[in-house]
Amino acid sequence: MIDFLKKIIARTIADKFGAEIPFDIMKAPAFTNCDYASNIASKLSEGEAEILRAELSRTPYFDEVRFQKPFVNFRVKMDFLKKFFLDAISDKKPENDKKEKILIEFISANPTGLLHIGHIRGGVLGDVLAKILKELGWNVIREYYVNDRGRQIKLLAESVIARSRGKKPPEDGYDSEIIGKIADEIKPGLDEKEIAKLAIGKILSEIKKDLELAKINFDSFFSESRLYETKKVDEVLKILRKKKSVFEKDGAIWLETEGCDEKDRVLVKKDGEPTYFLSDISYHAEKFKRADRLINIWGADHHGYVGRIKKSVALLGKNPDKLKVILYQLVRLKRGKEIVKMSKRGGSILLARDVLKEVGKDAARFFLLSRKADAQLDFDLELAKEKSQKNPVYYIQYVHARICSVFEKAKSKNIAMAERTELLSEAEREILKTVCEFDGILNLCAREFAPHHLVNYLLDLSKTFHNYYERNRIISEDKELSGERLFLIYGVRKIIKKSLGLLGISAPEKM
RNA sequence: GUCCUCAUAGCUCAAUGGAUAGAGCGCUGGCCUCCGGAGCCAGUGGUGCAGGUUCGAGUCCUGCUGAGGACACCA
Repeated sequence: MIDFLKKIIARTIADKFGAEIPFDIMKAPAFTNCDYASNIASKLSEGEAEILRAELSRTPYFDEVRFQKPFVNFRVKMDFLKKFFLDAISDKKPENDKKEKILIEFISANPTGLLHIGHIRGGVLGDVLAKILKELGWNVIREYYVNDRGRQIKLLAESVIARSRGKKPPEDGYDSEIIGKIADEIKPGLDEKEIAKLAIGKILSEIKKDLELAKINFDSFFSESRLYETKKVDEVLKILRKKKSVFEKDGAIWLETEGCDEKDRVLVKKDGEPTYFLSDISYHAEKFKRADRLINIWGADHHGYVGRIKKSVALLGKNPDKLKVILYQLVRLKRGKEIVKMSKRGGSILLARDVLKEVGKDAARFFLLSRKADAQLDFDLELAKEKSQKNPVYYIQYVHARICSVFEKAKSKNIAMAERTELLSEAEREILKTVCEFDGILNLCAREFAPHHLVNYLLDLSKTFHNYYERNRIISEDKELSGERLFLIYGVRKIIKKSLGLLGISAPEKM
């Protein structure tokens, strides 16, 4: 809708003034009694604005075009609104004509322990972002990068061995229930490498169970060791060594990071071992082979890596702007006012699976998605569990169930939906408009990589609907009006269901 | 110390640089002979501080204050 208005105005300006003037379209505030507004008039003289107004009035789209100081306000014709409404609720998908392929990598937690709620935040962000991008016609790959080699894997194996002998884990090692389980399972005679492999396999399969609980989907799991098996790391190192920002010092190979990081970073240690950093660079090179644009979703504690990984991507001849890193802030678990400790040393760790089992995936996903990524998130277990008006998840799902129930009723009374909007009132017009915004919201989420806009939109739509529903009977003696109202709420239900689907939250017909 | 993110109602949070800053919770008072009261309506109450850019700033820039995080030849 907004895009369409933009086109009309841009064309009119080009015709009348022979110029291109940048401008925006936004929703008009209620007091204007209009639907949309443009700030174009702030860039025109009053005379020009009047010419524009008169010209737009002659088009068949508006009931009214009004010039109000720095804005031009529009009230669109009902017919026109209906056309966009039908468009918004149609099942047609945009053509898959986007040439660029997007690889979105998220969670990528080390296979040294189970997931906690923070991982799930990154997980649902990535999962939903991927779904939204797909919905908009992008070709998307969802990938989990598995760090299955290096120091922490050695520590993992050592921890398992220590546990199996009833000893304490090594310093910086791992000690948890799952380590104990693995220790119980290992047969004597296995060497450290075999134990590591066994442990990784076991933990990864447990992580996949967590992902299933949260309904987070991946297209592939990419293992770090594959980068070594395929010599990708050697290849990348060879390219990097030719660059003047790569140098040797103290027996190690370094990347000079002037301007993008606080100090230079080691690529190959003096003992000849590549660092995780070199692995990461190689992994990005590998990803760029399979996709044109990369999205990484990292915890905010990784923000320091952004600069250096972008610099290395550039050194490999790729455009660093094609790599988008989304950082999400940490999650704090609460039970009412009490903060639940998540620290590994604290002992009582609440795992992701515990949270998911306690509150259910619908509530968990909803709360994790409801805040923008770069804000810290308080996750209240008590509130998420509450099956009452306090809990916004149910508020939205209730709209869906209510509408389903109205359609049941309509069916029993033999009242059919009519694809018309002629008898609808101002309040109903507002609902039509809100439904028409859906596409714009999806695009906003994609553009800003921020699914929380969709959550807010749903809350807004739900509020509008409940308000309307309490004041109006959908099904009445007037069959014509009932038919049109059914059409209206049919659209609302469609958008709610589609949105909840994108968020990975169920849309029950009965609650 | 250096760097990153955040700061909006009593609480948890919204607001592509736009007009009179929105929800929920809490609190006060109303609404079910009715298509689902897991709902609705009314009232209550807010942009941390100081400058700057702009026709217009919660939003952008600088400084300050406060909270969290990052600063390994770990990943």
